[in-house]
This record gives sequence, C-alpha cells and structure tokens, in this order.
Amino acid sequence: MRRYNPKEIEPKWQQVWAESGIYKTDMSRTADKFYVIPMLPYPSGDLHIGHWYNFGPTDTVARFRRMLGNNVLTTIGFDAFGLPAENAAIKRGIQPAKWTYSNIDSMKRQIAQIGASYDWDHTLATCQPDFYRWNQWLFLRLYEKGLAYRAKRVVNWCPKDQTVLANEQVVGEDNVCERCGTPVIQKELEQWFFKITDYAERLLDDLETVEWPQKVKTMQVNWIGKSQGALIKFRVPDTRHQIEVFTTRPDTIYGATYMVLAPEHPLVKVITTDECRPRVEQYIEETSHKTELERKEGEKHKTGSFTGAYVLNPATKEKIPIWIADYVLFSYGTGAIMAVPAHDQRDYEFAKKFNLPIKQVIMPCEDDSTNPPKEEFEEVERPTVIVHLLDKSTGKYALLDWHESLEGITTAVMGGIEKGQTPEQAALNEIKEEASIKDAKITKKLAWVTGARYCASHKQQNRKAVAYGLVAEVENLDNQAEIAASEKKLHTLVWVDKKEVLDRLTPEHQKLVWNQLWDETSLDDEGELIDSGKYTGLSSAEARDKIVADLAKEDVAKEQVNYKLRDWLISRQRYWGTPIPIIYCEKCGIRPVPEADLPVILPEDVEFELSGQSPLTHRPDFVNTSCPECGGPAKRETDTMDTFVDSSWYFLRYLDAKNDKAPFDTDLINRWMPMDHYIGGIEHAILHLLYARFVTKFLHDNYGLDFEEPFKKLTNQGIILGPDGQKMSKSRGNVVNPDEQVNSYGADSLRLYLMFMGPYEQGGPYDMSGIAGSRRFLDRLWVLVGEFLEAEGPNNSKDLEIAATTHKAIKKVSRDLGQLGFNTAIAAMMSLVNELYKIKAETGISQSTGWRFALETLTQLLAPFAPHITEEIWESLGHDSSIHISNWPLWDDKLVAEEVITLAVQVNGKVRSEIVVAADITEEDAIAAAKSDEKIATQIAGRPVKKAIYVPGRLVSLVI
RNA sequence: GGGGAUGUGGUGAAAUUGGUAUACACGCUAGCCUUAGGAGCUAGUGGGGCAACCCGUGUAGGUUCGAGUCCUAUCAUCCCCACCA
Repeated sequence: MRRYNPKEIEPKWQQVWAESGIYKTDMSRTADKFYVIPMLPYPSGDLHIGHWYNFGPTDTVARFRRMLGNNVLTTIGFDAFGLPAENAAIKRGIQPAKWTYSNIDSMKRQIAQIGASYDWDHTLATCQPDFYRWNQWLFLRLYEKGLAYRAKRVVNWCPKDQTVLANEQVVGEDNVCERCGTPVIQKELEQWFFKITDYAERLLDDLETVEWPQKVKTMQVNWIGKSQGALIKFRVPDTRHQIEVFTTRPDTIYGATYMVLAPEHPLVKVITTDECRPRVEQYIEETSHKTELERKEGEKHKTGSFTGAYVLNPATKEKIPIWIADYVLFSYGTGAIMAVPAHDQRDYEFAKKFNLPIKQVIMPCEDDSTNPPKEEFEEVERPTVIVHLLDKSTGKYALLDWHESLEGITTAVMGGIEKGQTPEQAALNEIKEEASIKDAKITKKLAWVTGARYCASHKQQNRKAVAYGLVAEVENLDNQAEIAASEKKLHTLVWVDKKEVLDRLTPEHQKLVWNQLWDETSLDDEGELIDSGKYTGLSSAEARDKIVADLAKEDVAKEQVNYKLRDWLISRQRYWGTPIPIIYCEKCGIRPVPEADLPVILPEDVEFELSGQSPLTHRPDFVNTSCPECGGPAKRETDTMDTFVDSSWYFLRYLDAKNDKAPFDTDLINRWMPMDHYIGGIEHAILHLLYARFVTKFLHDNYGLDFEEPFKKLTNQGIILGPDGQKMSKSRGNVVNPDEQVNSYGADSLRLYLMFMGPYEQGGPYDMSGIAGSRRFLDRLWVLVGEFLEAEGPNNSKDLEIAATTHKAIKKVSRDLGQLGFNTAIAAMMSLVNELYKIKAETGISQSTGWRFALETLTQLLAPFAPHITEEIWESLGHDSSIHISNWPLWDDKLVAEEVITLAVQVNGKVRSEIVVAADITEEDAIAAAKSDEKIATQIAGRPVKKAIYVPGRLVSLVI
C-alpha cells in the first residue's frame, strides 16, 4: 500500500486543477450564483498563518457550495498600494512598483499551496493602471455630484522632512517624526474629501438589512454616532456675533451657566478681550502641542481659559461667560457648547475647577417602588429633609426601621420642612423628635434636591417629596433622651456602620441621597424641571420639545440631528497610490481630468529625495500639463488617494476584471451582487466596510446598481495566536510559519487543523501538537481506503449499520458546514472514521456496497476541507472526474432514524437509570417501562408517583 | 466612563437551544506489535469513595419535574470605543 504523502499529491493536484480549469466560473449562469471571497490582502510578501485562517475556510465554503450545485465564484487579489512599499524603497533603494510586484509573485506562489479554488481570471492588483484608472473614474463621478470636494484640514507635518505623517508615524511621548526625530507640528493643508456624511442616515438604516455579526453592526452604529438634539444660538451682547451650540439636552438650558468654545473656534480670536488675550493665546498654543496622552489626562484634569467675553442665555436672558477649553472638540457639533455643570459630568468638573456657578434645573424624581403612589389619590408636593445622623463616638449612623403600613422599609431620619423653616432647622427638629437628641450639629448639605413619589396612605394622598440631603453629627449619645412612645410605634431607631447603610436603606431615592452625600456628581439623567421659568414641573422629554419650539419662534433654535461620522479624507501626500485626477490651472482654477484622458499614470521609476516629499513633486513630466479648459500651462495634483478607495469597490471589479471600457458591466454586476458571503478580520469592521457601503450606495444612486448593500452576509474569523497564547510577533519569537507546517504535515492537515481547533469566529492559540491529530485522521482515512481497495469479497454483514452511521454523518456535516461549524463537522467525520475502524475490527473490511458507500461519502464530505487528499482518494476509488464537481451527498432520514432508542429515566430530577425501548414508543408505554425498570423500582420504593413526564426520544422524568 | 464578549476536565473544546454535562481532538497512563521510534493498534482517563453512591459547567441566589443553557446579584478575564455636548 502506498503511504499518504502530501508533498507528492498536493502539488500534483494543484497543477491538474490549474490545467483543467475546473474552478473557472461561467459568469453567464447566475440563477444559482454564489459569490464568496476573503478580504483583499496586502502583498507584504509573506503569507502568514492568519492568511491561511482566512483563505482556507473561505475556500471550504466555496467548495461546499460548488458541490451543492451553486455556480460559485471565488477569487483573490492584492491591495497593492500603500506606505510599506515606499518605506522599502527608502530603506533598500528598490522601486515601490518592483518591490510590490515581486511580493505579489511570491505571495501567489504561497497562496497556490493552500489549494484554493480561485478563478484567477478575476484577480487584480490595485496598483495596475487598468484598476486604478477606475478609481480615478470614481473620483470624477463623485466630483461631478459635488461629493468630492477640497477643504483645509490640519495634518501632522515634519518640518525637517517637509512631509505629512500618518498618525502611526508620529512616535514617542513628545510627538516626534519616526524618521528623523524632529518634533511634529500641526499644519493646515488643502485636502480632498468624499462626502460620506451625506449618506450617514442610509448607512445607519440599512445595517438592519444585512446578515452581519451584531458586533460589527454596533461598531458601525457607534461610529456613525447619530444623536438627536437642537442647535441653539447664543447672542454676544453689543456685537452682531452669535454663537451656535449643539445640545442633546435643551431641557437643561436654564442651567447653562457658561459657554465653552473649542480652542480652534474661529470666533475665539474675535471675542476675546485684550485683557484676556495673552492668556487665551498661550492656552491655544499649549493645547495645539498636546499629545494623545496629555489629552487623555485631561479627562481627569480639565483645563481652559476665560475669554473675557459673555453671551446671553436665550432662556434666562442672563449674561454668561465664554471660556475656551480643549474638552470641547472643534470637529464635533458646532465646536461650542452651552455648559450645564449641574447636569453634565464634564461641565461639572470644569465648573468645580474654575469656580463657575452651578445651577440645578433637573430634579431626579421617580416613584418609590417600596411604597408606590396610588392612582386614586391626589398628589401633594412636600419639601423634605433626609438627614444622616452620625454618632461620632461609635462611627455609626442612625436609621429608622418603619412599622405598620410601612413595614419592611428602612430610611434615614426624615420628615417634612414646615413653613418658614430652613432645611437645617427641619433636620435638627426631626433628630429631636425621632431620635430624642438635642445636641446634634449639621455638618454637610447636599447641593442638589432630589425627588421621589410615594403614597402617604394615612393621609389618603400621594406625595412628591422634594428632598434636601444632610449629614448631622452628635459627639456621643450621653444626652439622648427616651424616645417618645408615639415615635416608637412608628419606627425603631437603629445604629449601623457606615458600610452597612447602603444595604439597609430600601427606597431607591434614599440610596441616591446617601450616595450623593459621599460622592457628589452631576445629575446627568433626565428628570423633572425645577427653577426653569414657565417650564418648571415638566418632564425632561416634554420640556425638550417645548423649549426648542418656543426658541424656534424667535429663530434662535432648531431641531438638529448630529453625527460623529466625518467626511472621508482621501488625500495622501504620498507617492505609491492612485493619482487624484485633478489639474490646477492658473486661469481656470481646479479642473478635473477629462474622462477620456484617464488613466493619469503613476510613473513607476521615481527617485526618493531626502526631503521626504512625494517623488511626484519632483517630476516635471508628471506635474506639468496643460489645462483641459483653456489649454494653458497647468499643474497636476500630486496627492494620491487613500488605499481604502481601492478596497471600497474592488469586489465589483473582480466580477469584470478585464473590462477596458468601463469599471464593470452594470448588468453583470447586478446579476452577481450583492456578494453572498464575505469573510475577513474584524479589524475592518468600521472603515473598509463603511466605505464599501458608501461607494455602493453612491453607485446605486448614480450608476445603475440595483442593490444598496454590497455584502449580504459577513463573517469575521478570529485571530490565531502564538502557541503561548500571545499575539504572534517576530520580537516575541512565537510566529508559526505556515510553510513549515505544510512541509511537515501537508496543506490539507493545516487547513483541517485550523478549522478543527475551535469555533471559527473565536480563533485562539495555535497548538503545535494539535495539528498532528488532524494529520493522524487523514492517515487513518487513507489507510482505510487502501485496505478497502485491497480487500476481497463483495458482501459484509454490517453493511446496514455502516450505511446508517454514514447517513448520520452526512446530516451532521451538512448542517454544521451550513452554519460554519467547521470544528464540529470535522469531529463528526472523525467519529465516522472511528466507527468504521470498530466495524473493521469486528467483521473486517470488504469490497461491499456498504464500505464503498461509506468511504466515497466520507471522502466527499471531507473534500471542501482537505481538497488534495480527497481528490487523490476519489481517483483511486475509480472516478475519472474531479470530486470537487461531484454532487454533495444527501442523507436519508429513514436511515438516520434509530429503531431502538435509549431513554434516560430521572427520579426527582436525577438520572437513575436508562431503558432501551422502541423508537416509536407511546408516552404511556415509556412511563410504564420506566416504572418497571429494576433500579427505578427500588428508587420509587412503593411511594406514589405524583407526576410523570415523557420527552420523546430523550427521557422519562418521575416525581415522587 | 460607555458598549460588547467570554468563564465547562491537565489542554483546545462539544452539548440537537430547557432534557443523560464533558462529543471530537491534544496530552497523559497501561498493554500489544521482539528492533532504543516525534510510527501504528487496543484499552483507560472530571473529582471523591472498597462499594451502593456522593460532588461537579467562575461564585451566590432564584424559576422549573429538570438549568452549562433562562432570571437576579457578584467576581474574573479579554476586546472595542472613549471629553461626541
């Protein structure tokens, strides 16, 4: 018998497949099309285990669908533009183009080892002119519609290298250039943008229509960051300036005690008074140099500066000061906020630090769940004190356990504030009444009032308590008098340790007061308005609408939806990317390159100057051109496009990769899209997938695509970690080299192991000895087939049993594979092999129909996972066409069904025995059989069975 | 601070979605194959107990005839976003 030698059969079949073209897709057959691809890889020149984990299982899905009868298209290409090629060029003096193409060649060779069923007629590399010319085409279409525009934006700039730096190239705590160590500055440059924000709402809404992991959808929702609120104008008195703010809480406007502008806000320069100007300018200077780290630090320690100017609060008509602070972001909303320190944590911290006024306008007010108001009673508002009394000699606090109708309720000392009383007086009074202590002193009063609704049943009314929280202290209890009998009847006074108080208090409101006493924070939740003019008493929700509507009448407010999503900055001051097809003419200004002149070719022989600037700027033959409008001298845009532009539509180009008249044939695209299954890493959850969705929607609106979402179904594979459970990295020395694994075990074993090691979306550490198990499984199958081929005799007494076992495996594998349950599907095939070995041990192996059926079927089930060995076995079993275009086996439920089944028998919920019964047993018979089982009979021991439950096919449960 | 995920043998994991917990694999143990093997085959492998049995899915409660699965609280680990007004 031949030994299983993957080194021999894998290259052999890869060549056979390439020559026979069995994976070439007939693009005209679309009724049962299935389009599945892995995400576009970057050609780093080295195929790592993560690529295998992406490409292998994706190919398994493709092969499974192909065997099911779908017309499958799967292919791969290269995301070939980008910074690493330029870095290589600078470091090693190789042309980026040459470096990239050579990487693509070596990656193609490595990819071939996987044995994937790619149709290479559909591949592409984004750095080829016949691809990127259509990037330029896309740019022109967007430009035409006003969705590509130019605006200023600050960038990281290295003054020495005269170049723009990506965020990742700014390193160190002091923000220096990665290359030369010069401190990086912020510089404003004209940049090109795509107006993705126009699509924000649709990008949000249509997420509901796709079959994606919830996690990715949530990430996109958060990224788009929709919030509903209002724009409100604040007038600067004695000037014609107005400052607009965005707020989601117009209901808190009466509490807006100051305003904050972002340091970059254009009005800062205008409104700042001469007196404050030096300090303000210094602050702006400081914040522009802040590092990420310092800015994060700012979450704890707010900084800012007063401008000396004021605005009018349109609700209160009061003058409030204008500050600048970097906790307000220029890029969000209007770059200005109304600060409501009582009801926003950030404003609160700022106000505390700079001693700005804090005014409460929202009162939390909820029903007391321990004593809720009753519908039939009227509501009466009642000012209340909640006072926590500390006995300093013991460190314990006083609590009241209430009796009678309030049984089970525990509160602090509390009571109403009578007319003319201050909260402090009322508190001391209650201490006197309820605790009989006369020498207590008030030591703390809570800044907020808090409300709660409860039922005062003895007065036949509901009460809205508006509570002042206080702390009082008493030196010791030497002077405590006997508590009056009338009070004792109502409640018992208990003294408890500080840490127990919260656990003992029962009404939510009491807990809130206690917590606020020790850790006072702003009240960010909604509630009831207080101290807000005519809106006092309304709920936040009611007030929000009314206030905006009223201010809108004066034209100072309007409802507004705001998004965190920014427009897509596509300019890169880089060489190795798609040239932006724009020409600057001295006379005519900005002119797009006419479509007929595309592509604007990126020169591939360039010199990298020491200056660090894009080599394009030093290429007169590229830069100098003539104006398409007037024919006069003009200059080309030397910026290139973000590589995310390439990946935002490459999957459309795959389908029609050789079209030289158009980016793609729209009819063809409409028949093949949306993509049925897209598989790749979660790292692209936001940008790539969002941009692809945006471009698809744009093409839907403007270029005849009849679908709005590109990817029907998305799967994120997990991350393969090193054997030590850490992320693989060269410095850690835990990188698993797939070539070595293939060399030792074969590509089929590697593919199989990667899919067997755990749930696909989970990933996990690569176990160097785990792959041996996958190889062993393939070996065992190989041996079994070998023995079958050499066996004698046509019939086998176990044929029926073999058939039943095989049908069960078909069912399990088919179902699991359908939901990407690779690991359990493989386990089922391993089980089948184990079963076959058992049967072989019992009755031997023979050339029976049962054995042939089992081995052929098993090989087919395995084919999508391990394409080479299964093809070899298939051939040895006498087939002359590829297993990969054979029909996926079907199971027969009749054969899967067991004739006799084993039922578990539970007594009082515990399994006590098992009974073997006919599969179609009735409930009655099953219960009777269970009762008569020997072990069960002793368990029951003559006691009456109160209840008997039969779960068909599973168990009988007896309750005695 | 906000959002999400995950806790099951020595290890990776499974459990038909509320029905016999630990399938499958790694590792380990023993035996077999007369060659010292990164080979193969067979058997065993959650913990405790001589046993009948008892215990067991991070922890503590709850619902249920029955809970890894549902509910409440709690602990731990990981990931993402993060001053978004």
